[in-house]
Amino acid sequence: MLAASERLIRRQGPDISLEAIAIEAGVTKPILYRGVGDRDALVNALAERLALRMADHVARLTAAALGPRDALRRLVGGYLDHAAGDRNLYLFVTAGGASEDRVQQSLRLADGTARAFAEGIATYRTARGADPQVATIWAYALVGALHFVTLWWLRDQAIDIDIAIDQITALLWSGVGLEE
Amino acid sequence: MLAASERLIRRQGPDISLEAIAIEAGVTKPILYRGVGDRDALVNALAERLALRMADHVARLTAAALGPRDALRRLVGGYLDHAAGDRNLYLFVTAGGASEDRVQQSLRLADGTARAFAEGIATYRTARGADPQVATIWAYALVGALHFVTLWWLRDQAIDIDIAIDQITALLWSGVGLEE
DNA sequence: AGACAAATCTACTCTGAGTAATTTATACGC
DNA sequence: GCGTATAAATTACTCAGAGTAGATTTGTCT
Repeated sequence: MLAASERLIRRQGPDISLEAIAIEAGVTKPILYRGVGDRDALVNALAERLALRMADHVARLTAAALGPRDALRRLVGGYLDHAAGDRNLYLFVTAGGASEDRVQQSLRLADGTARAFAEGIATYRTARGADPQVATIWAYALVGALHFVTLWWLRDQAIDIDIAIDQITALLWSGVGLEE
Repeated sequence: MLAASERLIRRQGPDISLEAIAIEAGVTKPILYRGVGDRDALVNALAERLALRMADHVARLTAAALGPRDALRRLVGGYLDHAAGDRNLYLFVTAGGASEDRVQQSLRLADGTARAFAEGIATYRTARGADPQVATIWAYALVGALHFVTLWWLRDQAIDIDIAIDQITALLWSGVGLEE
């Protein structure tokens, strides 16, 4: 069922009814509801799957990195790539309108990806004698930055994606500060 | 009407029907529709107002800053403060479920705030002989980071807000990099 | 085969967005 | 002052989609 949902969302876009998904899955609505729960539960389940795939994708890329800055660049590129490449599903899980809790709604995908990123940050900082306490909040900030840049790029495509990746990497690596 | 919308959203939370808003405004639904357009238009209008207020709030704070890093810290604090202080409205405009376009939906508030931030970044960089081209994309990244941290903090309240502000400021100012 | 249990499907309710059709108020000519 | 045309607002509707209750089928055990 989740696979069918993904298939249909990829094909038809993120505005999709549960009825349509049920049909695509070859079942009827009550079966779908019994299987995955309500709409929120579906979005959560798909968010979790997508987060896993993205984390995996990014992990594979960073494994071959030449150093931490290169790893960050690969992370940024991998995130943008994957999100843009699976645009409809990405929008479904990040902007999936539901009720539950508006906050939770926005953080569904972020929770998954941030957890993975936080680990990387903590490891990196611990290895260099820096305080790893900031890992979690930094991971959310990181994901937020990537998410908004992704949306902005998806909408405007104002600049070449490789340039965007370089610029965001520069920001995240060195910050906005030019002094001190 | 917009003022009535804000009043009701603040009181009742972000899950609100246009009918309820119309009643609060003392008019009937068609009048509301004629006045502000459909739901998307309402969210857009409120997003614009909120973006202005937030930009104003932040500008007022940064005007008294002791230097660029302090300005950044005031920006971060001002954003978190204002968003948390107007939580329901903030959630309404940032996670306001509608159709139009899922991307646009998520960037409504961001467009307003990012514009203001981009100006500040461009000015700062130009004054120091750095390329201001990155201003726009950095502004979106900045807003994204602030947004997600805000949501995360609103949900978990895992740490003291002043510590969160310090940690985010540190990230945005100096980046995650510890070498080079 | 017959009766009961479990799974499934059809058909429903309910809520809220958006709009059409009806009513009420206002302005103008006489 | 009265009748008519026009503008405005109100009521009452359609439509879509979420979620579910009740009818129906399918299977199983004796």
